[in-house]
Amino acid sequence: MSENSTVYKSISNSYEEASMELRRGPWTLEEDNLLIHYISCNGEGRWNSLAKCAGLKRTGKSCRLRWLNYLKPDIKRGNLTPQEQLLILELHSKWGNRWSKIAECLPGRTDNEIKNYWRTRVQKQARQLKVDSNSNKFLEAIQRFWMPRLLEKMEQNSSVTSSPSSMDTQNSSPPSLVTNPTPSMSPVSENEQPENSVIPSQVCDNIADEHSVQDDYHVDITSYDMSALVSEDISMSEFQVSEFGWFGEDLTCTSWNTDELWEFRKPDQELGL
DNA sequence: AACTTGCACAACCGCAGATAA
DNA sequence: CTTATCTGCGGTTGTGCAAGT
Repeated sequence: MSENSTVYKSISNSYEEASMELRRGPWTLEEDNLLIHYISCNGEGRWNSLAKCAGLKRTGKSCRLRWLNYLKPDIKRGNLTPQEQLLILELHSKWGNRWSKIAECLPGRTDNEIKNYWRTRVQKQARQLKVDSNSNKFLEAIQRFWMPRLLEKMEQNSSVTSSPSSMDTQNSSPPSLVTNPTPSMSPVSENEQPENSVIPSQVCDNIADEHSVQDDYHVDITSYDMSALVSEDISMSEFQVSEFGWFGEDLTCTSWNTDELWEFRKPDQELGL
């Protein structure tokens, strides 16, 4: 990428504005280094003065965004794992487009990344299904088709990561997603943790370790018969996420098992899925 | 090989709330 | 109390790349 072609000055017709010469567009390696070095010495915050003191011809906003979304050391790169996707789907159903709040529950993931994921992957599915991504119908499709597939992939991954060739040497046992939940270890704060969440806390624990797996985690639900959703004699009240979690039952107790999970796949199977 | 299209993601913009003066 | 500035959030846009034609 040519710097000259991508970094451009803001439109400026006056000498005064030209003298400010604020840079926009993609960050250069040099700018990144300046920002990293300055923050490592002085800490983050006070972004406007930081931008000036660091010698960056950027707005404070731009510096903050660059740091939080890209340069911060604990930022996780790579595909979202099924666990993370599952968590996003649930939390979005609960909190809506509160990306920063959702991001708090996914260590190392930024609100921007989650927002992008939602727009590019989730909304794409909704478009292809010709339903509104905020509709109950789409929510139900996620619950009944998408999430079981993600859980399936999680199970596959857990068997892969437990193999001798696994990179996961810290935890030699399979990520016990369903057998030994440890609620107290959930990264979600006590105050913020979704009530009756069906997402096992162990899943949350494993999220931080899963990003080494760069497999194809995309799940496509558009091949499923959406008409089944409207014809099914299943009340939406069964799926009131805010009340009973994803699978329509009271999961106040976070101790859940595989059988319970797949029990809710039966309607799909009856539909010939 | 050239062109088009769609996707993924980085970055920007506008707004609102918080804080300082 | 009022005003100005800063900060954070969510929505949107721009760009590079890959796949398809």
